Amino acid sequence: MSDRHESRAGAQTPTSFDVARRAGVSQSTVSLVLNGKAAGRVSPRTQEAVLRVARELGYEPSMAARTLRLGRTHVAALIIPDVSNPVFAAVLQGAEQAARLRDYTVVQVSTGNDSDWQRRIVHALATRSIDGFILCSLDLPESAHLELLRGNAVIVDGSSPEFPSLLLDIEYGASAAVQHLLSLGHRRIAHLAAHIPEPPTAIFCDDDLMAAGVYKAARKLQLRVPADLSIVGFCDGLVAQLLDPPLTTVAIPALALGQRAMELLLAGLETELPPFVETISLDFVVRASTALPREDLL
Amino acid sequence: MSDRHESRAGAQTPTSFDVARRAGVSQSTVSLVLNGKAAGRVSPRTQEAVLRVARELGYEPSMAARTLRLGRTHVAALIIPDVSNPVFAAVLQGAEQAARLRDYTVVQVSTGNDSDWQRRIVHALATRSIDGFILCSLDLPESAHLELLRGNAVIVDGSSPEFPSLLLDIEYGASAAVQHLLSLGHRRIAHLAAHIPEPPTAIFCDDDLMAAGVYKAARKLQLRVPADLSIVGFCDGLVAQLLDPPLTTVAIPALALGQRAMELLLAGLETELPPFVETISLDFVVRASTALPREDLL
DNA sequence: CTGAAAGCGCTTACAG
DNA sequence: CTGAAAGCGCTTACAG
Repeated sequence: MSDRHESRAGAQTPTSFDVARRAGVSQSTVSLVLNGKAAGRVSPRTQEAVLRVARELGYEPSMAARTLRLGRTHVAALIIPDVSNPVFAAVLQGAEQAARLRDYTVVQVSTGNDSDWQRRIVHALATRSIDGFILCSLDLPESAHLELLRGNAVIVDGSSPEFPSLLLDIEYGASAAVQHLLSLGHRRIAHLAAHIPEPPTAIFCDDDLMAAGVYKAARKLQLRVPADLSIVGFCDGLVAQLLDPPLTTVAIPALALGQRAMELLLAGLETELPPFVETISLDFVVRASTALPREDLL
Repeated sequence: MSDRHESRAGAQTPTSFDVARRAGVSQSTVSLVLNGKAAGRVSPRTQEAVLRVARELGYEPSMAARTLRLGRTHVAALIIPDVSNPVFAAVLQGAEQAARLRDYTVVQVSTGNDSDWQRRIVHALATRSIDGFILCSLDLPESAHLELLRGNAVIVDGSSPEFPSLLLDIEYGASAAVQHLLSLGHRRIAHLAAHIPEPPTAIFCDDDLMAAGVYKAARKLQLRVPADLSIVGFCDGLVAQLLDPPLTTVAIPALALGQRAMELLLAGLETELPPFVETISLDFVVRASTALPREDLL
């Protein structure tokens, strides 16, 4: 059957066969060279020729053919609740770094207002469009999907009895922050949105961005940071260092988190990993937004 | 060669061949039935049987195989500068509606801080991972990429001599807004961020969200909307109607825009469309945030 | 109404 | 060092 699919005249993209013919070698040789498996199997001269022709023709291998042959798309998805939170950008970056080492591509998908995201990822898996998922700060998969997802998903910021999970040690981070403030001598510490009867000498925010808001409010109230008010954040994103003075904060190791999650995911795709929960400890980063409380305020 | 690729024992997903065997029919019949091309070609009894077995087995066709055979992924990408702007969510929704009719899936990609996005989409095209792109509110493709992108991209909110383009008639929208305010009797109209010597009786904002900010500021200054201050927005997103009073605004027909762009893209994938610029007119929606100016302020 | 077969573009064991 | 061939899982003309 010779039904060639030229979607439109001319646009024909070259195949490895075209490269082979023009370089005067076989298709196998082209594949070997382009996949870096030619070492000691193809002469340097031939390798060069193949590479040159491939470039001349602008050859790129067909993902579909590669996927069909290999049984893997080499695409992993990072699923997050909300793109606007910069911590996820860092997780993505880490995931991409780890993915690149294994020749994987990462796509970021925000569940946003899509309540049906679980069904969508299960479908992507069933049609073999995506090899695996990192579920970041999301609800755990419903039991109906467990079977299909098993071995193809990793949980970040959560703990599941079904999947490899990375659990943030929030408690530790929070207590480190409080300890720090207590050791400086603070006794009236506000946890953001938690009411305390007297005006605080220190505020512990659940997020760096909230802390930024507190900076602004403090400025308006003519309070100096940290002289009049100590502030501690949570996350250690870019803002933390941009604030003036730089923010003391609990650091979420987002980059490392993304890397680790991707490593586990890709490892699990090869040999199924038993589920386990790995606790990720948070660092406490002391910068200039915390100091001794003013004596007259004690 | 019998190198079957069972990524992991057990996980074996069923193929159309499995469905065929179990239903006691051929692979062709399965394909016909599952693609809705069985009308008058396969007996109802057989159709039912195939459908039932497919469901039992949880069969989903392999995207890679389908793509390889068809020469199309049936995936289109909506490229936007920034996910946080809700107008793009509406464009996406429109694009998805139009895509569904033609059996296409839409992926949303934010260029965010990725300066290399053009190269990435060209690569996706070259590897035949994605069939086409809608470039929304972005810089036009560099000339180096024109050749490859031709016939596979549509521009939204811009005009290009190389691609089908949908251009928003911003001027018309703005002048409609100003006319409206003038006809109400306003003479001191502020365009947001444009300084005017005296306090305005009306403000025309470039975006509904800015308008929301003006509402807040007005409230703080004890100015009533619209009695003391008329406000006009731009976009007509969800907020416009949620504001109190509901916002008079220039409406970007985001849903229709997404639909139209996808229609053009998919049509162009079949038969190359010549480039052209289609001007999209904006509606002006009068709600309750504009009224006659207070006489004492004139 | 149904099936056998070709071919999409790759990768990789195998043979030389 | 290199090539011929099989097969991944589909869809679709073609033959009956």
